[in-house]
Amino acid sequence: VTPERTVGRLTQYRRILNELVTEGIECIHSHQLALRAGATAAQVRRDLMVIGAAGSPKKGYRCISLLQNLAAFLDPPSGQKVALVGLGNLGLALLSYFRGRRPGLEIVAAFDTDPEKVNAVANDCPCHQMTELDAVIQKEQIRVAILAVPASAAQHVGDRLSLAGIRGIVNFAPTALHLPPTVFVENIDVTMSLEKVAFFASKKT
Amino acid sequence: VTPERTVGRLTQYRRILNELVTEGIECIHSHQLALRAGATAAQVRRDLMVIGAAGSPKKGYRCISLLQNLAAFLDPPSGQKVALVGLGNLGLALLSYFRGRRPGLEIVAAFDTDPEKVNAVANDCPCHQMTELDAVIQKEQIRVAILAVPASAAQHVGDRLSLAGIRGIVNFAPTALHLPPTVFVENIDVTMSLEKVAFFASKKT
DNA sequence: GGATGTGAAAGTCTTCACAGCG
DNA sequence: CGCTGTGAAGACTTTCACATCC
Repeated sequence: VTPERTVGRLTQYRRILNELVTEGIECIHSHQLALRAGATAAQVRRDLMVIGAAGSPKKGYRCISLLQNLAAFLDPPSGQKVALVGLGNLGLALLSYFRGRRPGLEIVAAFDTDPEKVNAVANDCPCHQMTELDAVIQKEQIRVAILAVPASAAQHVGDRLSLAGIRGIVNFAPTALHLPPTVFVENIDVTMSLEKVAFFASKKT
Repeated sequence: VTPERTVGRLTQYRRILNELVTEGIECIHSHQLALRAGATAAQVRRDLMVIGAAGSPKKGYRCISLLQNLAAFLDPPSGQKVALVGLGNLGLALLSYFRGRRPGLEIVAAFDTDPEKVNAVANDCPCHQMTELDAVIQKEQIRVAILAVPASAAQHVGDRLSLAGIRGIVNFAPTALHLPPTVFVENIDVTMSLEKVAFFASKKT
């Protein structure tokens, strides 16, 4: 029962802490972390509470032990494999974006209907045809999927992913997915975001 | 003082209503709209309240008049022009994704540092060099920008956009932007979303 | 009867404020 | 003294529930 927002911020903190460590910084105060993460100091402390991290009033939090706490909390014991469905412009961009970004959370299989893409290897990742979706996911024990297909296909593919054993989906298609509650869905709707920004931009002076 | 979440959902309703109209459907009930949008009926009705839409218990809401209400509420009188900064894989994918998607909200200018991309035209959109950023934005009266540059450059570019008169930014860089409150910022952090999904996926049975 | 419109309740998330400690 | 850890208050969102109307 960990709040969703908190989990999101914790991943941000981890990213920032990794930067800090490479910069050679050992300790950090909540308000410094907050500044970098775009949050408040109280928010940071409360978030860190849920992972049981301890800081000292004197020096703040030790970066390295915080990273250990975060990893223990966020990461499953063994790494997570990710499947990517849809190798259009967006899918390809995501593939290259995630390549080598986070060890332990890698895209290990891609799927597309286009025969030209199938059996090719893009960014070290093999592309299969859609008919193999279930087989590959089950053989590789993949639990997380990125859905980058047209809206018209999203529900159908989502159903298949769910049946194949997928437990979490990042959905880029601008459609609501109706899936059993055993699947966690995060929607990224870039059109919605752009329209939202356009709306609030027009309200600003 | 309209809630941010509501604005986001209103844009979804509009998308759905457009589909319905092309399907030839004239009226719709709140629970039907809710189903398509992945919300609840009460939520839909409350959202529609803020735009002053009226439905009848008999037939629900008339799609066409709802669309008119939505446009009157969401859209500024004249269209919004959008600038895209960063033509890497992601930037290019976004450019092709948005092409012709929404009249009145178009990407009219792109910017990149890569000399090979500058002065080219991708998807009907001219690419300028970064030095022209301020001039083009001011001449074209652009108010909204999409930031698709590496995290290391995001703050710098954000500052320039803000100074050039941009009032809303969709930020794809995994960094918090520190900008004056005259600029509305929406962050889309795909790494965060993927990690969030991986976390909750590993908690599901 | 079944849907809308909406005040009020419930829930969720963030911020405040302060005790306690180094 | 300034920062951490955290109960309590506050702000924001969603859901409930019901009067009202076709």
